[in-house]
Amino acid sequence: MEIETKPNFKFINSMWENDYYSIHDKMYIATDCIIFGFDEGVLKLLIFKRKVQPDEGKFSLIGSFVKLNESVSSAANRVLEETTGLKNVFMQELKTYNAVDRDLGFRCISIGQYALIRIEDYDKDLVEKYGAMWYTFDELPDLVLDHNLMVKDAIARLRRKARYQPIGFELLPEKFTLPQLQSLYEAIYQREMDSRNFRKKVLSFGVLIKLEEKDKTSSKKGAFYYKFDNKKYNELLSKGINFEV
Amino acid sequence: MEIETKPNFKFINSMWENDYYSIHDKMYIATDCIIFGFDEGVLKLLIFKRKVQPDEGKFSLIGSFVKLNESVSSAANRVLEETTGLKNVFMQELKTYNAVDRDLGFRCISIGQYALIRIEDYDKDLVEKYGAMWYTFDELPDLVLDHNLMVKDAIARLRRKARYQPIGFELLPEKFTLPQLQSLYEAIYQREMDSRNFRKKVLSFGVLIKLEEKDKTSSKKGAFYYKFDNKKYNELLSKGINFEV
DNA sequence: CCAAAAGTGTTGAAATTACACCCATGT
DNA sequence: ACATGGGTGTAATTTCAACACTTTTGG
Repeated sequence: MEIETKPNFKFINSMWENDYYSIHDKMYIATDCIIFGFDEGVLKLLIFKRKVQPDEGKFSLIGSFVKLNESVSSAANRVLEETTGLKNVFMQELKTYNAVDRDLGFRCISIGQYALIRIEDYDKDLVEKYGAMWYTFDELPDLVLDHNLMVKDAIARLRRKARYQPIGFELLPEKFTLPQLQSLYEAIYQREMDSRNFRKKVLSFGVLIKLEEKDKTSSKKGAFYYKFDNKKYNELLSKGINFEV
Repeated sequence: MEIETKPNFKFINSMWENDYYSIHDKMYIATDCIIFGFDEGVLKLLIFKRKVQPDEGKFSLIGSFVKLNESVSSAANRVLEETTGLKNVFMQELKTYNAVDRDLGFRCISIGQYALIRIEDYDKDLVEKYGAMWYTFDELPDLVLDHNLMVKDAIARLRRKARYQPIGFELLPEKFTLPQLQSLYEAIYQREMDSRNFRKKVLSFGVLIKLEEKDKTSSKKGAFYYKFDNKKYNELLSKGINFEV
C-alpha cells in the first residue's frame, strides 16, 4: 500500500481524506476465532450458539467486528475474553475470507485466527452464559456462512505448523506429562504413535524440563510432569530448528 | 463472523444496515504484492517508484485499494496487470498488516500477497511506463510504510513453503532445465546444492516430464528441457506429499 | 582439441521405524 | 497379587550427504 507516513498536519490529512482516500471504498472488517482445545484425549473446537439476530440459534465461530481503534488480534482477544473469560490467548492469523458475496449485501471481510487453549483454563460460567461450548472436532455441526471452511483451513494449518513449531505444547497445561503430549499429537494427526519413538524425539529437542512431581490421575504408577523451556525454545527457533514429530 | 445468509429482502437488508452493521466501523482495505522473479541466477523483487502523491519518488511495493465489488486477489491481479501487463499470476496470501497506526490518521488494513513470476514474461514497456523495476533481492532500497517488513515476511514464507510445495517451478518458464531449477533453489535458499543429490531428489517426486528438446543457450552440450506435470502434482498433493529439496 | 557445462553412482552417516518387556503402585 | 498405564533399548531400514569423473559439442 502506498500512503505517506510523514506529514502530521490536520490540514493535509483532511486534504487526503478528500482527494486520495475518499475516492476508495470502505468495508466492514471482522475476525473469527477457530479455537482448538484438548480434553481427555480428544481434540475439541469452541463454537457458540447465537443468542441474537441475525442467525439466532445457529452455530458459529466466536467472532467480532474490528473497531477503528483496535488491531485485529485485539478484537479477537476482546471477544474471546467476553465469551470465555480467557485472556492473552496464543493466536495466529489463518487467512482472510474476502469473497465479495460471503455476506449478504454488505461487504465484510473476515480475518480468521486460530487459537490453542488449555481446556481446563476457560471460565465455565462465561461459556455457559454466552452459549459457547466445546464440540468434539470430528462431530462438528454445520456452522454459519463460511465458518466450516475456516475450520477446515485451520486444522490443515495446525497440522502443518506442528511440524516445525512445538505448537502442541500450547494446548496443554503449564505442567504436562509425556503421555498427555503424545495423545495430543495423536489427536492432531489422527494417527497412533509409538511411545518409545515419540519420547526419544520430543526429548531430543531439549526444550522440555522434567519436574520431580508426578501426575497420578491416570495411572497408579504416575507419570512425571514436564514443563516447556521457553528460553531454550527461542534460542533454537532463531536458528531455524525443525520440530517435526 | 456472524451475519445471516438467508433473507433476501431489501427491507431486511436496510434494517440491518441500520441496526446491526451500521453501529460498526468501516475501513479502507488495500493489498500489496511482494513479487519475486528469477533472472540470470539471481532472485529479484518487483518494486516501483511512485509517480504521484503521496510519497512521490519513493519506492514501494505494487499495491491497490480493494474495491467493494472485487476480491482481494482480484484487486492484486488488477493492479499487477495495470503495472506490468501480467495476468493470472500465481499469488498467495501472506498475512494482513493491520496495526492501528500503520498509516496516518485513516485506518487502512493491507493484505500482503506474494507472487512468483517468470521474469521473461512481463511487459517491459508497461514496467517502464509505470516506474516499476526489478531489484536484486539483497540490494533492496528502503520502501515506504511497512513494506520492508512485508518483504522480510514474504521471503521467510517462500523459503518455508518451498519445503512442502514445488513452488519454485512457478518461477521458471514453461520449459526449464534442471540446472535452471537448481540455481533457482540456490537463490531462494542462498546456498549451493550438490547437482547429483538435487537431481535425484526432484526427479524422485515424479512430477517432471523430460522433453526431447535441449536448451543450448548456456552450454555447448545443452541441457534437456523438462516440464511440470500438474496432474501428477495434484494427485500427490492431495495425499500430503513432502516436496522438501 | 579444449573449454565449459551437463550428466551420472557409490558409500558412510544419520535418522527413522519397528518391535517387547519390566516397573511402580493403588486396589 | 494383579491390573493398569509408565517407562526403557536395540536392530533393520530408509534417507541424506559427501564425493569425482565422463560426456557432449561449439568454437
